[in-house]
Amino acid sequence: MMEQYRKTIAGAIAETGVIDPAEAELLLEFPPDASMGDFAFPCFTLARRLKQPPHSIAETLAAKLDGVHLFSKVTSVGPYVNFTISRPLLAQEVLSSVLGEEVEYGHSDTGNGKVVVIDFSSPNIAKPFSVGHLRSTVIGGALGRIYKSQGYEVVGINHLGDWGTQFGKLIAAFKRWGSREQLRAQPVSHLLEIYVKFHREAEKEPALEEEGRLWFKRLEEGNEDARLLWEQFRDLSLEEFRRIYSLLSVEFEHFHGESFYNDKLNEAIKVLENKGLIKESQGALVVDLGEEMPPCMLKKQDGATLYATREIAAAIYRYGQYQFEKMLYVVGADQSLHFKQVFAVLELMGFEWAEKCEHVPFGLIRFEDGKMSTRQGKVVLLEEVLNKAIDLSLDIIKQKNPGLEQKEKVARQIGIGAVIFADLANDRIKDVEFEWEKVLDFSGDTAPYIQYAHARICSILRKEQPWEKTVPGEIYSSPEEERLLVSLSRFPAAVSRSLELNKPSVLARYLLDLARDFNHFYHNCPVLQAEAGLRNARLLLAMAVRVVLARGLRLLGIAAPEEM
RNA sequence: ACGCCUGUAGCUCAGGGGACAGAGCAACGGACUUCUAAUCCGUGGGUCGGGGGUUCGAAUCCCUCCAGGCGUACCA
Repeated sequence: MMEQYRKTIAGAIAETGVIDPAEAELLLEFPPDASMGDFAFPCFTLARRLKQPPHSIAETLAAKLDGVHLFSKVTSVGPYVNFTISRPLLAQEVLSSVLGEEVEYGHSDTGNGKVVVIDFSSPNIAKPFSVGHLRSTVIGGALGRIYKSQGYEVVGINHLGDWGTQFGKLIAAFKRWGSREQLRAQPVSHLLEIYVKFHREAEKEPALEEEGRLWFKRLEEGNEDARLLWEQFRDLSLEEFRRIYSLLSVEFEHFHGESFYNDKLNEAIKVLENKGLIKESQGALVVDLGEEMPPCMLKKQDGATLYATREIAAAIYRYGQYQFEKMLYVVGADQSLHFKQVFAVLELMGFEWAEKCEHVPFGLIRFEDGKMSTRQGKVVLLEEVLNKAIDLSLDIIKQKNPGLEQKEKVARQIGIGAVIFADLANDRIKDVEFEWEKVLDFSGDTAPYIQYAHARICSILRKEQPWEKTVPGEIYSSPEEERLLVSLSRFPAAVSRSLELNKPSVLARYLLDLARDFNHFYHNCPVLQAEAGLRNARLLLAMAVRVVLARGLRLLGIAAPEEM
């Protein structure tokens, strides 16, 4: 919708003859202060080309464009031309697109049904689901919903870490110290316990490492003893993971872990051999990747495969299945080199689709005293974080809204929402330090802030129904109302930019701004107390905000309770 | 040693080459007989890590240095 305004401005400016509409549109920006207008055009580029001072160009343009019916005001301020969209028009368009029923506001069909594969979450079997895995899970989940909203077909794949040397170690550890009863009672924590013990003991007794590698070798060769243990570890872990995914309302199209590709590895290696890309180095099989990168290892000296081998086979399999337009790997930034190598190998193999693969990296979650480490048992369990957040929400509800029904359900929505949002709101590339106080702070820039604004709107709407649905364009006059209309109009852009950058944080920030705008409105513009016409207009505006907040939160995987 | 990422208010962070750099937390002072105070209003707080450069214009782009993080073939 805002496109129309941009195009009009760009077209008019292009009439100067020294700039084409597309370039003019690119130069368009937002004024620093809303009171200055909704769009701004800086005249520096034109000044250079026309060899005239920018302020006089701005004056000329403003004079020429003032009067175009779309705008209520076109003014020049120094070197800028500022455009203010006609308020009645803006109100009409924004409210009817948000509240209209033909197209969901913020959705589009630009994806045109093309497939986007998203590889995300991917926790390791037999290890606890820590807050570290939360990032991949919520970022991947949010991106999936955002892509779907833009008309893509999304295939979410949970590339479970269910294969590799670590399982040899785990089997070795279980053989030595494992207990069947404890495994049944507390599967993941028992496995973690012996895994930690293994690494502690291995420092004193290096032969243990060798034993672990041997067990993985046996596992890959189909040793039944190893296989049975592994299956048990896997099944018990999945049970725990599914519980967490349901709390987070994250869904996957496939749970194809690394082991899924076992029978596809040899074929991939054969293709590489046929192309003469594999060479032997110190008893291992590697693909040479030139000067910039270390070689990519496919088989160890003992013939066992590696992470990268399975990754390559997986990519080939997935392209065969989906002919994806794009494949995103939502995996920590510490694996950047790994993906560079994998993509480079795919390219060497001659797959033109290698360029459709993209690593979507994110920073680590760390403690004050350093990185999390499963091996050292230094982890915070996600379930513990979620439960604490839920408990705290419940306490706050009991204190602030004792009459609320379904307290537990709402507490879950708020607590979990807060945890998800805390992880989504900042640029994913940054490392985050895990601090309990921050995770459990529900004021300020948090999900509860947005949810609260939403609940307040619902509360108003509950008290006044029905009202006139006609959009009363003329009636909005306060800066708070104007601000809200403009903010609402920017929702589709926030969603598409989130997609473009693969950054849910863009949408998260937008929602904070919108909620803030609403709170300003709430405190300055009485709705139910206003005279009839204005009351209807404000109800309609509030309803539109409610729709956008709920829809935006939904895209992030966060619930929008009607009361809290 | 090399490569990638990060450095903005006391703390956590926003800032699509543009107009006086913005929020939240914390601190202090205000606003609940009025649509839910998980809110709002106000105050203080900045050599945008340092130094060069490109540009009419740089927190933003380039170079360099400093600090921190991560990575650098038989883990994932």
